[in-house]
Amino acid sequence: MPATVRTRIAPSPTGAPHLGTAYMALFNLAFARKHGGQFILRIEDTDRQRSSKESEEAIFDALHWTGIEWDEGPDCGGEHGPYRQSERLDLYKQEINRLLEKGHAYRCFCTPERLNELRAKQMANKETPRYDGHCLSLSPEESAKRAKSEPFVVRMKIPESGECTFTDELRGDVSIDWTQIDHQVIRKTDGFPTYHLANVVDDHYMGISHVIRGEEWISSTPKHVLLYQYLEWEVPVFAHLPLLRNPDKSKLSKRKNPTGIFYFRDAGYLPEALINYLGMMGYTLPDQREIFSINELSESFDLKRISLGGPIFDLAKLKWLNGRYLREQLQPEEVVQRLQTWKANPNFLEKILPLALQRLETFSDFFPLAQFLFSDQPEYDLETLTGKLQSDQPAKLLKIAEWELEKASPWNRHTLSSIFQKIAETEEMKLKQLMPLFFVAMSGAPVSLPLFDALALLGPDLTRMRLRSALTILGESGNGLSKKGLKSLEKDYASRYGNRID
RNA sequence: GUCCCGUUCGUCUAGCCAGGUUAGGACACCGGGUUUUCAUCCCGGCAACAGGGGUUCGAAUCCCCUACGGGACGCCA
Repeated sequence: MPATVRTRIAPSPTGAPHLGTAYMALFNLAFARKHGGQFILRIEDTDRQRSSKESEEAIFDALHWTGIEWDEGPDCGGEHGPYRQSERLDLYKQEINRLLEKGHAYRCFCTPERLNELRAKQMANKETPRYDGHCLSLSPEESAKRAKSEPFVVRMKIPESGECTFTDELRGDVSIDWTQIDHQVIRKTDGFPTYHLANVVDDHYMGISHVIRGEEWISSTPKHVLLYQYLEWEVPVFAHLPLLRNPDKSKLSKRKNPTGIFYFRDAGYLPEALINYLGMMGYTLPDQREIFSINELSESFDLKRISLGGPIFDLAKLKWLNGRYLREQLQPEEVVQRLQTWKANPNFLEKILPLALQRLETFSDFFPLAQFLFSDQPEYDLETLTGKLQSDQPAKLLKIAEWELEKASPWNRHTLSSIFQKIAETEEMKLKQLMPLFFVAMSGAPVSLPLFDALALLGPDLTRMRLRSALTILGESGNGLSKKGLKSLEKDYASRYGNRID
């Protein structure tokens, strides 16, 4: 074990903060604490198209909410900063040049078109898609000359034969043939490094001793190991944790499950219960206790106790655990406190009031009207939901809305309004015909507070869940989309609305 | 398709590394009790070592094969 244990979590600020980030963060934190080390937060914003400041802020907020604390990070600083990759470009440039000079990497001038063709051909021949080394033969002089006038990427060289063996703390030795590994791009045309390069450079300069990350990274670990060797750096310890799964065992995804950390906050879960639950996914404390805090987890934490089968995220058990926290871990006055922090506060009520005021005669009208903004999932029956719409219309419309709403950014009244306008136009319906379905799916009643404002308050996570459960209800009653129907709808959607982004 | 990883009740898991347990606990479910209802709480029940070969006196535990599941194969991370 190295003198100082340093672990990190390195989320990329694209989209909503993910439960998986909190999951990985938890074990990284516990391991660092157990060994008296440090836990670092690093923002991996090398994807210029998709990274956003809002998303970065959201990561801080979400992680703070969970109670996970980091010793160094972009917001709190530290001795190994900056902790944002977009602020470390000189460093990557320097290391890329070193690799270039040593002949461990080379410039590639191939066009995306050529690469796509190549990939398609290889796929057709049932080969593993892989760069063919086209630009490998360029002389250093020619390469340097062309670089002055042409766009290029930098790729790392990969041995032509043999295999890479590295040790995973949890699985022992893992061997992968070099022939399976692509000549990975390490510098993009825009001059930014890719994850593979940036994470190795940063982990080295930040003194990361243990790389504890998701299983999805196993197959690219040889690239990382090779980069450490090329750069003549010490290779950190790797530990690949199992991935959280959907009930169908696929990797946890927002199409099938709530995965946004904010969903759990907004749906009324306690952060300590959520974290406790994540802590029991793939892990048990030596004494098998089921209620524990981050500190308690850290005290006895042992990587070797992690079980490798991918755990299925089970909302029912999380709810049970949350209930136990409410009635066993908190004093009643604390629960009142938490309720206020959640939604029972003047700030939230003030946002609702303008929507409800015209509809009030007495105070007692208020909560029944606003009820759906406080509940996890409103209830209604099938007939109320479908209303006057025919056959598979409701399911189609809900699905289209689900896809369209993924594009809603920023999530506000205006955006939401234009999305529904667009759906109405595209479907050649009047907004008036379209809306009842959504009023019911969202609020449980055909009439309710102004929908777009209400959705803005509800947030994307709760909204998505409600759309989805409406679809489930339709499906269970035989009014859902068949597999075939869904497929043709997807195609149809792509042609009329554009590509999905989820 | 190729490569890699995995596999104990429906779900989360203990046990495996250092072979000998009636394979334990929790969620869910079912039944009973307490409670003016409901919930909580208490008691009980259901339910698993993926399959096949070895090694061994003895295999959930060690080895091999098969099956199944998952992940990766981007100028995403």
